[in-house]
Formats: sequence, C-alpha cells, structure tokens
Amino acid sequence: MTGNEEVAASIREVAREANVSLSTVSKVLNGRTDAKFAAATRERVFAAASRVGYHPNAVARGLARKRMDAVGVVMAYDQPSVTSDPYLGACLDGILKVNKERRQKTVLFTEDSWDEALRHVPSYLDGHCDGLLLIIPRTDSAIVEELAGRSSCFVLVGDSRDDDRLVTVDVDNVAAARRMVRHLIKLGHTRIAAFGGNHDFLSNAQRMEGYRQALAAAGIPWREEYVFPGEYFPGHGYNNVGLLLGMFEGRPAERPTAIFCFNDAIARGAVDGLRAAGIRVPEEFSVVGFDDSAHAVSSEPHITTMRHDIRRVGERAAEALLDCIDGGLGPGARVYIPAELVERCTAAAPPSPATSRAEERGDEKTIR
Amino acid sequence: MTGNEEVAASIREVAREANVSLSTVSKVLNGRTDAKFAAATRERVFAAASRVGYHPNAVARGLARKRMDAVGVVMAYDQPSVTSDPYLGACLDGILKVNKERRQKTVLFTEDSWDEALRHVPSYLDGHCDGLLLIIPRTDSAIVEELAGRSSCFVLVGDSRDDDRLVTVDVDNVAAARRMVRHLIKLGHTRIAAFGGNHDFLSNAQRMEGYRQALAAAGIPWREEYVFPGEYFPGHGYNNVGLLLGMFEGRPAERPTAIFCFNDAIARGAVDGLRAAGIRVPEEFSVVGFDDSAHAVSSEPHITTMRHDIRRVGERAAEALLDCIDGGLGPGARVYIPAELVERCTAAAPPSPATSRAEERGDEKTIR
DNA sequence: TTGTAAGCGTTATCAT
DNA sequence: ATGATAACGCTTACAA
Repeated sequence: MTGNEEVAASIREVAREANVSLSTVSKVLNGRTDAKFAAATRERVFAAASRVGYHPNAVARGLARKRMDAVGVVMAYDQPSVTSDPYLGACLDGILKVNKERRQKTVLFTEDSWDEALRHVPSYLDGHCDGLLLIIPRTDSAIVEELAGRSSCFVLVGDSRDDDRLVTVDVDNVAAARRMVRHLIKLGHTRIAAFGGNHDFLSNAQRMEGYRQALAAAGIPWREEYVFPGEYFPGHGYNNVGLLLGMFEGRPAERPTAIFCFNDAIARGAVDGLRAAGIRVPEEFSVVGFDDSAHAVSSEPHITTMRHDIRRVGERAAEALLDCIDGGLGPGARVYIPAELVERCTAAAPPSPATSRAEERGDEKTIR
Repeated sequence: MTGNEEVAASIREVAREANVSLSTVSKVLNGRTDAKFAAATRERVFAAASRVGYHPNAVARGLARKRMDAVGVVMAYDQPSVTSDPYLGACLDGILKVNKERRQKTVLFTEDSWDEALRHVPSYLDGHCDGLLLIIPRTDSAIVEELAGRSSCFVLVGDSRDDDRLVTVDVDNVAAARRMVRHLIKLGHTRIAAFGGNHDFLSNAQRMEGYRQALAAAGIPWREEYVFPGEYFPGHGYNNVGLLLGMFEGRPAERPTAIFCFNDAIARGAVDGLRAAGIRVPEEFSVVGFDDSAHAVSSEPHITTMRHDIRRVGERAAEALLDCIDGGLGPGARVYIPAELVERCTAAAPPSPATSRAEERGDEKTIR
C-alpha cells in the first residue's frame, strides 16, 4: 500500500522530482549509451521514477518512435470459433509464446471471411501494429495483393506461395511427403500408389512433388496409373481403393502394395475400403496418411502418418515477422517447418519377397 | 491499381490537397456536428482524403484522444495452450465477437501464472489498452488488489466475488443449481442428496446455495445428512455413493432418491458407483451433474446436466468493459449468465411408492 | 554530462 | 463556417 497513484505519472513528474530535464529522464531510463550520465544523476532519476511510480506511456512512446512493440494477427474463419479450429489455436499458441518472450503485444484481428479482412486492411495498418501475421491457409491472393503494395512488414502463415514481395512460413509438405514415401520404400515397397487431395490446394501439389522426388531418388519409375486424384475426404480414399482394386484385378503382380494418402481422412477411407475388400492392413497392404489429424486415431487401426508442428509454425512466423520489423529479414524469405513421422499400425513390409518377386514377374506379364 | 502509396498519408497531405486547414480535415472526417461545414468543403476534404488514401494514424489519434479503441485480455494458464482450454477458448470467442462488432482491437496478454501477470500489470496499463478483461477463474486476489487501486477500467471474467471496486461477469451458479434441484423436485423427488465439489471453490458455495434455495422454495427441510462434501473428481462421486448407501442401509425410506452432483465428474463417479451397487439409473435413482463437460457424455448413460454459455460470458464481459470505458457502468456491477438445463438420461421420476419399497427391500438384500 | 526544442500525427480549444 | 495553435507524452537531434 504505497498510497494512491490515481493517474499514471508522466515523465514530467520524474524530471521535476529528480531535478533534471525531460530528455535526461528519457535517456537514463532507456539506458541510452550514447550519453554518459553521472552515477548520481542516474540514481536520482531512478529513485524519482520509482517514487512516482512512473511507467512510460506506450502510445506516446509509440508515436515518437514509430514502433509500438505490437504485432497483429489476422485470421478469418467460418468455424464457430478460434478455439474450435486446432490449426488456428496451435498457431496462435506459438505466436503468443514468442511475442511474450520478445515482449511484444499481440493484437488479434478475427474476421468472418477474407473479404471482410480485405475491407479492414486499413485498420490493420493504422500504425497500431508494427507488422502483421496472416494465418491464411488457402490461396487467397486479393488480400495479399492489397498488403504487398504497402510498406509494412507482414508474413503469411501456413502458406508458401512463391512471391518475392512476401515472407512465408509453412509446414514443409514436400520434404514430409518425400520422407513418408521413403519410409514406405525402406519397408520394402516399390509399388506405391498416391491418393491425392483437392486439386486446387497448394498442399496437394506439394505432397505430390514429395512423392515424385522420393520415387525418383529411389530409382522407382513414375507410374501414372498409381496416381489417384481425389479430395481430402474419407469417401475418396474408400472409392479410390475400389478403383485401384478393380484396375489391377487381372494383374495382381502390378498391384501397389502401399498407398500414400495425402491426408488422414483419405487414409481412413482407404483402410476401410481395403478391409471391406477383405484385405488386411498392414499385413497385406500398407496405407499411410498425413497431418496426424483426428482421423488418424478415430478408429482402428491407428494410421501411420506425418505430424506437423503447427505450434512451431506459429513460433517461427512470429520470429520471422519480428526479424522483418527489425530490418533483419527482407521479403522473399521462405521458412519451412519439418514434420515428424508417426509410426503406427498401418504400414509394414510388403508381403514376403518370394511373393513379391512373383508378383513383379506377373507385373511384366500384364504389360503386354 | 492507384499507384504506390508507399508511406501512409497523413492529415497534412489531405489538408494541402483540399486547401483547408488541418482542423477542418479532422472535423469533417470525424463528422463533428459542432461545426457546420459547407457542402463544397466537405466534398473537397473527402475527395482529397480518398485521393491520397488517407487513414488516420491510430497511435497519434490515441495519444490525442486518450482512447485507443483497444481492450486487453489477460489470462494465465498452466495448460499448454489457449486452445486446449475450452473455457478460455470459448470466452475469448465471445470477447472477439463483441470487440469486432464494436470495432475495438483485442490485445492478448497470456501469462504462465498470475504471479507473472501481477508483475506485468504496468505493461497492461501503459495506455495501449483502454481497459482490461481478466479471465481469472479462481480466487487470486493479489492481482485484483493491484488493479483495483488504479483508475483504469477492468472486469473480472468467470468470477463473481463481492467487491465494490470491480465489475464481474460470471455464470449464474446459484440460479443454475436452484434450477437443477427444482427440476428434480418437479420430477417428484423430495429426498435429494448433494455431492459437493472442492471446499475452497467459490462455485461450490454458490451451487450449495442454489441447492438450499430450491429446497427452501419447495418447503423441503434441509437435511445435513444428505450433504456430502468432496472434490470435483469422479472418485468422490463414487466413494460418496458408497457412503450414502451405507448410511441409509437400515432405513430405506429415508434414503435419497436423487443426487445433485456439483459437476459432471462427480456425477459420472456417482452413476458408476450406483451401478456397481446394482442400482439402475435413472429408474431407481436419479443423478444429475453440472457444467455439461466431457464427463457428461464420456460414457453411458449420458448425464442430465446444466450447460453454461461460456461464449456468452465472454460477450457480456466485453460489453461490460466497453460500457465501463464509456463511463456508463461503474464498479460494483455484477453480471450473471444463465445456464441451460440439458435433459439426458440420468434423471427421471423416483420409483413409485409401491415399487420403491420393493426395490428398497431388494436393495437391502444385495448389500448383505 | 546535461538541457533545449523540434517533432511524431491527431484532436480540441479557442479565435476569427 | 474555418483556421491557428496548443496540447497529448515521449524521443532525439542538436546545443551548451
């Protein structure tokens, strides 16, 4: 109980209390090294400051320095809430962590849609925030165009489009896909099908690229008939399994022994389809998913998948933005966060080599 | 493509463009009614403003008006994340919704503990935010004391302590408990036990009060032996059922026919305990929970409970804070959010007298 | 080593 | 109906 400090003390009172000028107070309190103050003066200032309970006004300070030590986070979601979206939530967690460490304030801009967000760009850029983190999961360039023209700092989170005007932080889809396919190859698979996701998602293209690279690295030729386009839903996994099984009905030796699904939903559908066809997973057929979402463990068997560290995405994004604000990071930077392989119960070695070889012979046969 | 507006235009350029003074621009753009400007002047100003792409600087404006149109939300959690705590998440959603509607910025202050928060009070009150929303679930007065001395606006969310210096918004525990007990009474129960939660939680006292009120309103005398203290965990529900059954072993006609549990965890334990004792729920015994948490539907039977609208708590809290900032709401205000009865499968009419007696006899048998 | 004064971009209080 | 001009609280050249 130090009494009542009703209204915030300004730098003026400190100056008066300490019998020094305003600038002296400012410099001493900000620890400016360009001027050396007498120890006695410094003491007087500190004493006065604590006596009057001085804490600099962030707004005035911000106006003078053109730096608010605050970053904006803009996100749009049709979901009912921030909290109901695990991606947004995890991302935000990472952002908050870094901002707290670096003593930056986090201001949240939530919109119902990116159209709304676009309309509010001026308010994001009104000087309140030193930079912007945009959690913009799908390709939506209108707002990016709007921002890219301005001189402010901003980074795109969960996106990795190739644009020299902006910095992006995203999960490393191609490396993760490559890793996953390599995992299947190491298990002994050589005939690996790919069950793709939505055609217009960047992630789909990236995962496809990872698949391609892993195959190429292992010297396994690309086979168009192993690639099944689809969408990020279980139904597509299920249906494509039917298609696949039908396609290779007459030539079992060419039939894939594993499926790389572009997300867990597809994988879940594929597993169900396989089982419905009487094929055991993983003994007879391996299936892997992606993302380690709820689908991966929603029922048996639990799906082998790649786990993204979304929280880390948020952290790195916040760091990147801060670097950008401090002038250490220019536009064009691309940050990728590696994923982690989660081995569960749907991937194993293909059926025994003997069988395998036999199948491969059969494979040639079917070609003619 | 209007060209490149590299750096934000200031009110100066607008004034120059429009050939008017700074104050005219400010007044016209802010729609001040105290001065009537010629339509021509207004037009010129608007035209100039949009021509140079003018948007007022929020920081300068904030400094001048002493109002940032921003509110701070401070929360401390030991949880790994904002998103993993359903209470915090829902609350935040409500806050964000209202702030968005009222065009207020939301700045997030997350701390690892309330001690940390206490240490950062000065930074919350540095002028950046016009008021503070504190999501402070349990009694933790140090920080409240710290804030109550200051002249800023703040409201406590999820708390309803009686302190004239502050405004609180919380779930209406006593009304909800009263409502739930009345529900049991309406079903025909008159012997209703209460399984309490942690002794030191405010919610426990409030729910007990609701129980007391409902009984009193129905003219049912208070029976100390029907009240079982405990903690908010399933184990306490289970154990207290054992206790209760034991206590009334020799006098079945006095045994309660229903249990009002102070949360769903306790209720889940109670249901399990009853079933373990061979008693059917709800046919022979009713059990109700509170909070509509995951426990309520984690297994069969799904528990009849009271659902809180936490999102609404957030909304009302944000509204209360804004009212407070606008001077419309003074300290001492108490806002309560009503809960909703969720009828599920654990509450029914008590056994009919005849049946009841028979069952009670059977009950005695199983016990020996 | 310390002080003076000019901003920072707005709003608000006076005059005119 | 408009325009100077002084705050707002702080930082930062530039002086002394």
